[in-house]
Amino acid sequence: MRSFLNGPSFSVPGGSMEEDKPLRERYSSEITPEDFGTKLAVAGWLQDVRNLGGIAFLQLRDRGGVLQVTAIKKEMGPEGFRELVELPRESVITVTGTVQENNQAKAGFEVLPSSWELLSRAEVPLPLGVVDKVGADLDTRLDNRFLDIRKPEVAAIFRLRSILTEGLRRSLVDQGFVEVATPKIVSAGAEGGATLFKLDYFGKPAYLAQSPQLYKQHLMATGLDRVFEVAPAFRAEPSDTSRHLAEFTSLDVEQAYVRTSEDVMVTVERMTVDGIRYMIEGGQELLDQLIVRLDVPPQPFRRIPYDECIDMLRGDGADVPEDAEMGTEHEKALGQLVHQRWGEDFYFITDFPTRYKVGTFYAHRHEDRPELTGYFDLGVRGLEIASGGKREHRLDVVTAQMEEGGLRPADFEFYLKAFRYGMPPHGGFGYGLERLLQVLLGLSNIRETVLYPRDRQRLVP
RNA sequence: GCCCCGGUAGUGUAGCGGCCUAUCAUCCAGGCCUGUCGAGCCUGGGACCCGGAUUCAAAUUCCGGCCGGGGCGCCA
Repeated sequence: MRSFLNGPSFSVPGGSMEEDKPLRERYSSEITPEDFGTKLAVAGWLQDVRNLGGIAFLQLRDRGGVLQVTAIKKEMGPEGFRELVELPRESVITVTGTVQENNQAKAGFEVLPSSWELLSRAEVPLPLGVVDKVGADLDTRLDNRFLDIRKPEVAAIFRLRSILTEGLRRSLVDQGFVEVATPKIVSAGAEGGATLFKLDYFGKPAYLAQSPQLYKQHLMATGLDRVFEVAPAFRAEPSDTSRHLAEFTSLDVEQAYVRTSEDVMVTVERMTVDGIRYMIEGGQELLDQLIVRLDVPPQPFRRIPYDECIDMLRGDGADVPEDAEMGTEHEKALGQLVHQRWGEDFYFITDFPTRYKVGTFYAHRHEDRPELTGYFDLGVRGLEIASGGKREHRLDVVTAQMEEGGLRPADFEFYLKAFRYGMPPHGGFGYGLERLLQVLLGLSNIRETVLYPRDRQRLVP
């Protein structure tokens, strides 16, 4: 099969006689025995040179892997040989040469160069070695992210992220959801202003959206009925942990005509399972590369009411105070308990007590037990991935709950207006894409899942 | 915002009052080698975050700042 990259080559202004030659005719991974004996152009980063004197082995890395270019001094002449093997590591070159079968080369073949061209010389020393035999701190890696991502095992994370996102998206589309885009520059936050980034909007105060909450509910009054969005959310929380970001990707879903939160959980469950299955099927090699073994989680996910979670923890000897919400330590312990008891990693914590959801004015409370909401969290091995539930669609009740939470309904007029002229019962959830990827790949820091993470200190790159 | 720990060559580290002209690896430079693939061997190069204080003496102790790591709170 020919590479999709085969096509007219670009001519470089002021280029040489070779300007009509393609820079690359094959990725390293595309070369097959059919190519043996033919002359081809390959290109990439020169990741290492093993110069033995009369012969030198050059490791050329491209997106598909690494191939070996074998330079022989007697055939190239001492000057040409010297020029090629003394190039700094990570320089970009194109090499045209004969592909030759050779079992002594790792890939089973090598390229004997007949001509080559330096496309970009790398400076020395590298601020971060790509194939060095020593590690580097995450901070150093992030400062030099473009080099970091040259490492196949780092690139694998972002390829898997792409596949996972596509899988989640496909599942939602299959379930009849419409992808939407809501504004990220907003006049009010979903739950007060403490965690909002403030900015100047043509002289008016505005904020970066911490959540599309108000807008996706707004859309429930439009007849689109089922919407979702994959977009950045901004939180000015001064959080310094391995699972928080100031800018993260929120997968938000909202659906109309739900009876209970159970209807929403079904959507979460299906989307999660579909997304993971898609990633496993499409990304098996990448997962192997990261030494990650993943199975599609069994359905249904266990539903455990909040109060039962507390009982489980106490039964296990944990000290959970009567009037305090579960902390991180308890969430982690719960994840372990669920795993020990049932061998399951995905579970819903359901029916959150109303007293912990006072700020969540849009949460629907059980008619018969107003001290409980229908709200749930999706927990995965102790990490909170998503939360949501049935919303309150009655104007008078939403307004009352808003006031109860210390918010002024007048500040949310655009939102409340949509409740006045026919608002169906609805529900939805917010889902942390990076959190899911983090727990699936077993990454110790959420920053690993973001190309250019934003946290309390980091604004560059 | 709170608590704990840290900042030593490009990278990752050892050293934690005088044995420091600062360890090791990687890296870089030069040399040898026609089958390397964690290449090998020889020679050389490169660093104590910033400011102040204590002391005969500070990489090492103290104070302040900046930066980083972990945890908590909060959350996705």
